[in-house]
Amino acid sequence: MSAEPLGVDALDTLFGALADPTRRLLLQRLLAKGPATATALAEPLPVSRQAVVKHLQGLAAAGLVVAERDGREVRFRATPERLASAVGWLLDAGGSWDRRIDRLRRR
Amino acid sequence: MSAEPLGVDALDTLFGALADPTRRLLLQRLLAKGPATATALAEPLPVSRQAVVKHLQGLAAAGLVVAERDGREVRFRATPERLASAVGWLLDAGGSWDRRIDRLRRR
DNA sequence: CGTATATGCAATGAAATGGTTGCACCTGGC
DNA sequence: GCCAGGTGCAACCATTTCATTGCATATACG
Repeated sequence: MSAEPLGVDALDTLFGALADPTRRLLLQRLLAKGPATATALAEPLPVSRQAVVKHLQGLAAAGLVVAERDGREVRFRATPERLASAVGWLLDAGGSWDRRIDRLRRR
Repeated sequence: MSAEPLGVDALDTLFGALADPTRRLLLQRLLAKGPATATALAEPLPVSRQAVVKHLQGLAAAGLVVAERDGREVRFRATPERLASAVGWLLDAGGSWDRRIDRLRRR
């Protein structure tokens, strides 16, 4: 039910993916406005399409997005389950030290 | 009240700090067993004291620990407020897409 | 068919990261 | 005073990361 705990490597990849501002932006964009192609996502950004593709691959490796082919294009879709896993780790690590964490933890 | 939102750079540093297994281990160790010196923290680990020092500085830069001098030693203490900030970002980004996130979010 | 658009792959390069070692510098205690 | 233990600093090295560019491939469509 609750997000099952991830291995050490998965956590590396997950937090690593979230550590980059461009990747966070892409993820938020996908979460907020739905699936999009690398080309479309790159358009408003100050970096090349290839850079965006690599970032999306990073997000995919972390399980935060999936690539879905549709004819000639590839549409990336956010899969937020892993965000819950990240939250799970943070709450678990944080224990009851912080009032805010404690409040969140208690549901 | 709630953990105030961090800037983009702060999020980079925060998630970046969490992206390394040794740093997560150190953080968990400090959270679970209380403050300790770099030398003591390095002892059971397969890396040098200097490596641990650098990791602790990374955690300190992220606001996850603070260094407190006590005579000839420096004791590092975990400060979990930033964990709440990370959780805040994740919940905010996740929106209502995932049932688990949604549940947490509705607290 | 032919062309325009979207994607894929590879080489390259600059900078950041994670780790090491060696040595200098405090500070507490005999 | 002297010595040992804990820190701090700097140089150095290997690897990874972020971004670029150029070109190849594939597919939609008139």
